[in-house]
Amino acid sequence: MERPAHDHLDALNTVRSGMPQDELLCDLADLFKIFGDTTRMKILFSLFEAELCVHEITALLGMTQSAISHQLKVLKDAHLIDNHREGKTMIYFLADDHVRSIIGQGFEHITEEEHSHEKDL
Amino acid sequence: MERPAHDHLDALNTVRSGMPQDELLCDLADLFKIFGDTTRMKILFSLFEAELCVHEITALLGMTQSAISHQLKVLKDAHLIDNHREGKTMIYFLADDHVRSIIGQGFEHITEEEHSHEKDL
DNA sequence: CTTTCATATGATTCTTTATTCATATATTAT
DNA sequence: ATAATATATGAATAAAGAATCATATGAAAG
Repeated sequence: MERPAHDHLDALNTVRSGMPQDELLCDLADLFKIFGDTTRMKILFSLFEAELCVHEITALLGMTQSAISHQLKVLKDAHLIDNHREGKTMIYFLADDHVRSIIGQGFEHITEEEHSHEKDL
Repeated sequence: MERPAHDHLDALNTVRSGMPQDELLCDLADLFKIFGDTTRMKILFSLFEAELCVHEITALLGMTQSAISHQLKVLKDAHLIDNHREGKTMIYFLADDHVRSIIGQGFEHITEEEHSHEKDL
């Protein structure tokens, strides 16, 4: 029995050496998971333009205040946004410019449709 | 009743103008959703290093062949990977270098812990 | 053409997660 | 202290998604 055209052992060793730790991969997936929701994506895009209070975001997205607050918490726990109080209202803002660049990269992938494939889900 | 320190109408108008279409936001979230899973993240990292067949990926990740095939389908439907047949085996490879840069950005956010916050989920 | 090897896929199960509802907390004004 | 406003949160519900199991397809060897 001859060696297959595609040498398994070689490939596997090459790959294993470049693979990050499990925990890091998990953290990375958890980070992207946060961008993987339309509501949160809208909130982030909103905060690209201005600092906003909960009521404003609620109005912008046309959702319940509770839903927004829950998602704001998710985003804050992930350190993607932060907030400060101003009287009775809570002002939320982007915590980090990584957010812009991460979303920017995704945006490029979506828009630069070199393949012109119409999202065939 | 005076204007609040935080002018709502102004902010809302600024934001609305910069907000992409709903469908685009949805596509963007859908893209990130795909990166938001440890198994898929591992598959992508594997393919960073080499083209691999299903059996190899299965061995690398220590999961069932079925689970891997299902996730490969998800990745392929999103045009993040592609494949070609080689005899009986299917070789998978990255479809696009955007994948590297998107993951790269996320990686930076995770590793550059300027905040030194230990993932307090 | 039957068997074997490699991969794909449909259906089901189990888990995760987004939203809602009701209620709690916090700040300011009366 | 009470009321009003702004936001947060716990519990429940519903929907999405990942892994499993059994089975199907597809290529090649005998």
